[in-house]
Amino acid sequence: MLRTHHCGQLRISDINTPVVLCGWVAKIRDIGGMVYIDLRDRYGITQLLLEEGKTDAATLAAARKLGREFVIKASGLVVERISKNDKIPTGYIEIRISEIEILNSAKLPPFIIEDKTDGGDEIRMKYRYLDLRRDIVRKNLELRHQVAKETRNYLDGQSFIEVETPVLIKSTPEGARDFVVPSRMNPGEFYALPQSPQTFKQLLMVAGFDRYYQIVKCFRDEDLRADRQPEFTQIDCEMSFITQEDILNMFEGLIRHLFKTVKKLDLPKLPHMTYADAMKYYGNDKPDIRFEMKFVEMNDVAKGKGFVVFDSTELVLGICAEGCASYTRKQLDELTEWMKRPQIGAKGLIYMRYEADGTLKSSVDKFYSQEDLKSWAAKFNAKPGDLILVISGSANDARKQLSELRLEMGTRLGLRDKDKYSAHWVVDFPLFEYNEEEKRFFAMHHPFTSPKPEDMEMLETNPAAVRANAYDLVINGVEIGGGSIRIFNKALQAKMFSMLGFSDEEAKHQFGFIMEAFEYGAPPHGGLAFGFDRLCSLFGGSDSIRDFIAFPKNNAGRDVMIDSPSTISEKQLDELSIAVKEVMKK
RNA sequence: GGAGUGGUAGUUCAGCUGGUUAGAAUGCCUGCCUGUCACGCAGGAGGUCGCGGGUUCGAGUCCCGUCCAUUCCGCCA
Repeated sequence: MLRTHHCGQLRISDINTPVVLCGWVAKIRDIGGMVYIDLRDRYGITQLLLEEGKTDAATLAAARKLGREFVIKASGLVVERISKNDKIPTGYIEIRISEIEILNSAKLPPFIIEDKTDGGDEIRMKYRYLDLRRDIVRKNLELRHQVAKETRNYLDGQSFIEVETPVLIKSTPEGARDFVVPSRMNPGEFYALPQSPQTFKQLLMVAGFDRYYQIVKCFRDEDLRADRQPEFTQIDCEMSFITQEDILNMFEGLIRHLFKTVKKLDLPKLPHMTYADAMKYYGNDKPDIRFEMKFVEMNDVAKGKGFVVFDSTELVLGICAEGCASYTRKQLDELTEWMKRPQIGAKGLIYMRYEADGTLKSSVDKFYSQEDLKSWAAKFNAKPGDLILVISGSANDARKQLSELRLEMGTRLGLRDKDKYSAHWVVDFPLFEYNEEEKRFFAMHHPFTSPKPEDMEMLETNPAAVRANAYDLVINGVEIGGGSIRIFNKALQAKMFSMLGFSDEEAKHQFGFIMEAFEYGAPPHGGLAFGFDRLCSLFGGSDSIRDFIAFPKNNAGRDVMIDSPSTISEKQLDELSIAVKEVMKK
């Protein structure tokens, strides 16, 4: 070992110990007769001291020539500081240096490697290995490590075993686009990278591994967001001989364990909300219930008064923003414009102020009497000082738009505190989702999800109404995970594929292996997967999962550090029997 | 595929209705400084205003195109 201690270790009790430290020069403060060096490693910062008259002149001269981020080995004696620093754990001591060895010099870094950096995202991503030297970035990865470790602790304690599943698998057209890998040995054929280990974990259930998990990379070739990366990590789990309640309890246990060990928080029992209620009251299948502000349907009080916008529409829907009657006309206009942005696409926004003096003022006073508006207020149990915001349109549009407004008002009113957590299950998702473009049903979750037994009879007659044994875990308006009780019967699985528009042949080509496995004694099973990156970012109080991934990709799917993806040589292409379209060649 | 925002010194940014030699902070370099820890003080270097075209007597500024970054919509079983 080159060093005797690390840079976060030494305390006042170590005084007079000879030590050797290694690390990076974070900063040099040369105040004339004395030179202070902040030496940094993963564990912290220790101050090195060199003093004219006391330190060997050659060593002092060498120290003055050090630059930022030089890698050095420093030998000396631990001494008590005369001026102490309460801000860092090593602030009561310093190392009186007798010798400095430069292990490596360093170019001046393009941004300052401190908590308060001057570097923007772009340059920090390009030099991510420098960014990772920063305390706050490194701490995010330490948090990630801790979440992974506690996940394994909990699941191991529940007799789960971690099994690795293959990364080179088979492309399936359902769901997200696959990343595809050409096979040299099988010209013209391709592997796909897994969007999830779904079929493999089900096969593990058939194999009798009744409690499986895996912290596993998954891949989806879709457009990215702050919370979506092309490769991401899931905590993937599956159990046999269980009911939906068993699954929810087991993994509620995991989440509570993680909150307890990582955040030191006791999470209350997670409420269950049906998908139907989530849509009805929040317009959203992953509602943020840190605050109420539930939707109220207003058709009965808003229609039939001559206001043609409301009269001619499917749904009039409102929320009540408590204490917002003081919003000025300007603020309301601004809010209306916000709703009209193309991302939301509302046609307009109607408001009603419940003034402090009890009068009701709306933007549609022409059509509604005080008496009418009172009936509005009554619907919301509104009090003087409240503001009611109303949207109308098709049921789908109105819910979606008002959901955005609800979140925005929640943010503006400070009701979405990052340190407050509200977790719940959303259950009873629909089995199918109708796609207008393709004029057919798609599986809302995935094609292995089982229908609710009591809805089974509607499978033929009214597929849209069939509910699934599917569930999502939502925390603070973020979908953290989801899963389902699976189909384990070949006939039903075949039926599902046919409902989804697969011919028998297509189903066999793509999923024949799992259908066959179901004929060899498949146990009842189900499971779920958590978005590990999202969980970490939630614990870390960030909206972006990139902060919690060591080497993330940008929003175009590029790694700007290694500059990938990149072209490959003609030779490689030849070996893979691949021709790149002429127009794409550079 | 669509919409918004941004691109000016190593870095983070300012730069008005187009008008001398494009600024600040920080970082860097030099000198001074024996208790600093956002050290201080004095001085200095540092710019293809993303790229291409256009309008104009004149473009960092206006217009068109393009590239890059970022956020959102679509998409993401």
